Amino acid sequence: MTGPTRQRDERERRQWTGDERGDESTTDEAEQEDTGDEIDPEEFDEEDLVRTADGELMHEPTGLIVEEDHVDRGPEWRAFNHSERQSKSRVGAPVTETMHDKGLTTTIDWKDKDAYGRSLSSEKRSQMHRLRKWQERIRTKDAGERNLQFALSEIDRMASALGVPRSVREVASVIYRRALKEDLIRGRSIEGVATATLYAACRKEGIPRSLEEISEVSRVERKEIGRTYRYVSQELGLEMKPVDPKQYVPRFSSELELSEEVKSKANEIIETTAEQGLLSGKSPTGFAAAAIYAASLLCNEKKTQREVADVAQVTEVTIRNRYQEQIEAMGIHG
DNA sequence: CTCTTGCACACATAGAC
DNA sequence: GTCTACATGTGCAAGAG
Repeated sequence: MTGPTRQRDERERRQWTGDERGDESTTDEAEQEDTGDEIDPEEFDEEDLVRTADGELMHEPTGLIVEEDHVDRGPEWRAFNHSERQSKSRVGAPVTETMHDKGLTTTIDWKDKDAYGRSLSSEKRSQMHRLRKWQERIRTKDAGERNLQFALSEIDRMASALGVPRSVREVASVIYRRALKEDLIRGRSIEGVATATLYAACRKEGIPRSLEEISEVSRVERKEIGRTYRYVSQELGLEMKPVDPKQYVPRFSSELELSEEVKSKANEIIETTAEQGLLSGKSPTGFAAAAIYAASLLCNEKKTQREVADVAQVTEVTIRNRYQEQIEAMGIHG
């Protein structure tokens, strides 16, 4: 080691930490302005511009909104004490988009009092009790439905991006429904669980995608997917078998444009070395990558470690280590 | 130059405690 | 919870072709 200094923090980590998922810090203060689209009204002929009923400036021929006026300047009245505020205010509870009813539902109070603060008769009390129960049921059922709907659309989106068959999406949504039923989502992000179930479904269907590949189409980082996956598969007793490295061989090989000969050679290497226990505890992708690399050398279709590492999304180091072990176990020399 | 090999160290995870 | 062992990843240096 001759390096005098060791700069460990220069490692570049692209983590968009401020992504929108699970952002609970939204303030309920009125958003004062929206500097979103900047369309210059000068670009249009003034006679084509009309003011709509909503106060937006619209370009008539195209229907393009040139200027929106949605600045909230607050109440147009001023109030100086509580009673003035009470009498002048025309507004109710703030609305939110995060609930299907925008938070405008009437809720039934838990107190057994009427609007004047009087106690209710026992008959009314039990009626209220029933109503309350049903309201809660309907509300939570609805929330669950929306949760499911969002999760399923995410699964669909990611599955398309990965190019996995429909059967995988079916399996993923079945697993997700089970997770939802078992209340495993609580305390976890919907996206996280959705991604984890997709990962599990890929493995179950025998067309595994690595955590790395999955995380590329998900908004959830690899670590969390892995964590959530382990939790879900344990809780649901999914009994996942370890991934067979051979399942990666066809895909990686064709990406590298390798012949059938190399594929079968790689499979042979995997089988033989796995029998000798070399696979235990190793990453299946790395194992497959090393076998493919070795096979490519043996068949005179040499790919570099770098090339194989790229498609398998492991590092050259891992390929080196596995490959050394494999050729030793196979009794092949260089 | 590229590719391979080897090494030290950082980091994550699983299992023991 | 912490500690430890292990695998993988990063970064570097040096040799081969």
